[in-house]
Amino acid sequence: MRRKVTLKQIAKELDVSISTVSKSLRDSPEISEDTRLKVQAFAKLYNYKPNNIALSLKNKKTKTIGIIIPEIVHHFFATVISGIEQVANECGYNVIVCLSDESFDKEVINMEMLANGSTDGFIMSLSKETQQKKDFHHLQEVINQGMPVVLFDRISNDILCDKVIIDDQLAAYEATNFLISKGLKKIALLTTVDYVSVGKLRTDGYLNVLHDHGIEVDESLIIRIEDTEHCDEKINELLENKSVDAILAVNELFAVTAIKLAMSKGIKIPEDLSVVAFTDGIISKYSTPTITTISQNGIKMGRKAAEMLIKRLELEDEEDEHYKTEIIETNLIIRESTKS
Amino acid sequence: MRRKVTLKQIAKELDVSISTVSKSLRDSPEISEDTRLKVQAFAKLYNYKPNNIALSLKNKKTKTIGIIIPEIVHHFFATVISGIEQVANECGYNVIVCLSDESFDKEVINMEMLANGSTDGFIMSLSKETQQKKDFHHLQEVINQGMPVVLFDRISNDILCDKVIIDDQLAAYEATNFLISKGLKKIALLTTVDYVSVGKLRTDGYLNVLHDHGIEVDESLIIRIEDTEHCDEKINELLENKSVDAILAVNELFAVTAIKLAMSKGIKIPEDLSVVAFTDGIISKYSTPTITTISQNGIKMGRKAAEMLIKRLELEDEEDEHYKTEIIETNLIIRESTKS
DNA sequence: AAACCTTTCGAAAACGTTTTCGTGTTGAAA
DNA sequence: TTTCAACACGAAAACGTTTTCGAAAGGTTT
Repeated sequence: MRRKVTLKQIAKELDVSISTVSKSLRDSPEISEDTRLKVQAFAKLYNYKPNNIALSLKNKKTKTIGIIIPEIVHHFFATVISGIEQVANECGYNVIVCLSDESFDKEVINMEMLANGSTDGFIMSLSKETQQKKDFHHLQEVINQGMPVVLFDRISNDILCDKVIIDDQLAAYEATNFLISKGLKKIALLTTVDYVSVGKLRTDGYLNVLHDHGIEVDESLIIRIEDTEHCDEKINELLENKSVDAILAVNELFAVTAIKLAMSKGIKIPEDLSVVAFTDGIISKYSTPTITTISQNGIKMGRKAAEMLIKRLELEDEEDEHYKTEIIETNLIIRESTKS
Repeated sequence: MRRKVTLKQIAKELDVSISTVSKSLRDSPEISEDTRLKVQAFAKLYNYKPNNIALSLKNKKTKTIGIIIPEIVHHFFATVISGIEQVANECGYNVIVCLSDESFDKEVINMEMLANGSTDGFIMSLSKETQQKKDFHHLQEVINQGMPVVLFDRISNDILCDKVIIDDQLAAYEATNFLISKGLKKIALLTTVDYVSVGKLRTDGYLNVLHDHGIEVDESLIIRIEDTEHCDEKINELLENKSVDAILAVNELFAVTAIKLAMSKGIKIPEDLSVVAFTDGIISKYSTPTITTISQNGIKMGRKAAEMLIKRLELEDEEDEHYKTEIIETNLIIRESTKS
C-alpha cells in the first residue's frame, strides 16, 4: 500500500527544501531549470498531487458548494442538483449534499456543520417546517459570516440573498388561463397548505385569473392537501361531490392521482376533465394519458443558482450587497390531459 | 459582518494561551475550573465552533464520503444517495456527490479530485464507459492508497473491494419464471448491451430459466437497446413482427415505452401482453396500467453501502482485506401489467 | 579590489487545530 | 528550611501547503 506522497517527503528524498519543491512544481522562475526538472520528474514518478485539505486551510477556500434540500428522491430536486453540478464541475468546484428531510432541525444542523469551514457557500431550498416556522436565524448567521447563499424555488422574502425561482404566480395564471380559453369554467385547484411558498403563490395566480375573468371563486373547489396521506381521500371527495371540468395541480403527484381516480370513476380525460400540473417531471411524460404541465426547468435553475453563487465567491472582494432574484421562464407543455 | 472566531482570537482576548483555550473547551482536567468556565462562556458568547478543515488536516480524517454515480436524475440512484445520506448523517459524515455522466474520463477526474484528501472513502457505481473499457486503474490507485471503496449495482469482479448488489440473475430468473407460471411462453427481453454488468446478468437469468423449462431461446425476441434514442424504433419492430405474450424489461423506461406502443396498437395489457420490469421506481407506480416490477431497494442498498464503508473507516487499523459482497433481496411487486 | 547585481535556494510564517511535554508556583511533608 | 508532589498553564510540534524574505554564491562593473 503506497500512501500519498507529500512535499516534505519529496524534499527529503531529493535533499532540497520544501520551498524548493513547492516552487519547482509551480514553475517558479526562482528555481534553476536543473532542479526544477529533477523535482518535477520525481513528483510525476511518485504521482504527487497537492493535498486539498491543506490547500483549503491555507487559502481559506474549499472550492466546495453546500447544497441543502428537503429531499433528493424527487425529480425536480434531482435535476437542480444536476444543473448545479454541471456548473460546479466546469468551475472546479465540488458539491456536498445534505438533506433536511423537510425538518427544520436537520436543516439547521446541516447548515452549522457545513458552515464551519466545509464549504464556501450554500445553495438551498427551504424545508416545509422552516417555511412554516419562519425562523431563518441559521441562514442569517451564515450570511453574516460573509458566506454567500443562493435560495431556489422555496424561498423567503425575509432573507436577503440571491434567489432563483420561477414566476409561480404568473405560471399558475397562464396555465389556468389556458384552461379557461378552452371554455372550461369549473376549475378545481389541488394545492398545498399555504405556508409552502410556492403553493401559496400558485394559488394566488389561480385566484387572480378567475377574478380577471369574472369567474366567481368557489372555495370548495380549492383543495389544500397537507400530506400525501389523505391525498386520495380529498380528491375523491371533490370528484364525487362537485362537477368540475378542469383541474390545476401544483405538482405531478396530485395530478396523476386525480387522473387515476377520475378514470376509475369513468370520467374521461381530457373529454370530461382537463388536467394541468406544475413540474414537468418523469410522471407527466410517461403516465397515460400524458399530462400537460408547466415546465420547471430544474437544470436551468440549478445552473443559474450555481453561477450566481460562484460569481459571488470569485468576486468576494467588495461585497455588492446588491442581491438579485433571477426568474427562470416556464412554458406550458401541452400533452394529452387537456382538450385541444 | 462577524467572521468566525478562532482559538487564537479567544486566547488573545482572554490573555491566555491557545492551548489553554483548546483544553478548556475540551474539558481537560489540566485546566482550573475558573479559567475553564471563563473560556467556555466566552466561546459560547462568540459562538465558537472548531474549523472542520483544520480538524481534517490534523486528524487526517475528513468525515466525508465521496459518491460517484453515473447520473442523479434517475430514481434508483437518487434513492441510493438518500440511503447513504441517512447512515452518513447518523454517523456524523457528510457526502460529496460527483456525477460521471456515464463518462470514463469524468469518473477518473472526479475520483482523483476527491482522492487528494477530500474524502475518506468512496461509494460508487461504474459508468457505462468504464464498464465497457474495463479500465479500473483509478479505482486500483485509490484502493492501493488505503482508501476504502464500496461498489454498488454496477460493479466489476476485477476490482477487489466491498460490494453491494441485488442478485440480478436470480431476480430475472424468478420474474421470468413468474411469467411462465402464468402460461406465457413467448417472452421477449428488453435489455441493454452486454457490457453493462447488470444488463448482462439479467439476460443470463432470463436465458437460464428458459433453458430450465425447455423453452427454446428465440434470439429475435432479445432486444439489446444501446441508447434510449432508438428505443421506440426497436420495440415497434418487435411488436409488429413477432407475436409475443410477455415482456421482461431491464428497466422501467423500456417497460413503459413498450406498454405505450403496445396499447397504441390495440394490444391489451395484461390480457394480450404481460409486462414485468426491473427497478421499482416512480413510473411503475403511476403509469396506467401500473407495472409489475422487481423491487430494487435503493434506500437499503445505499444504507448497506454506507455501513460497510464506515465500518472500514472506523476499523481502519488492521485492514481485513476480507472483502464482502452483500446481496440485497428483491421481490416481485405484482401490479396491473401482468395477468393474474 | 571593492561594490553591486543575479541567481538560486532555504527558513519561517501562516492557515486552525490538538496534544505532548516542560515549567513555574504553591502548599504540604520531612 | 529543604524537598517534592500537585496544580495550572504555556511553548512548540504536527498536519501539508504557499509565499515572503533573507542570504549565500557567483559574476560583473567600477
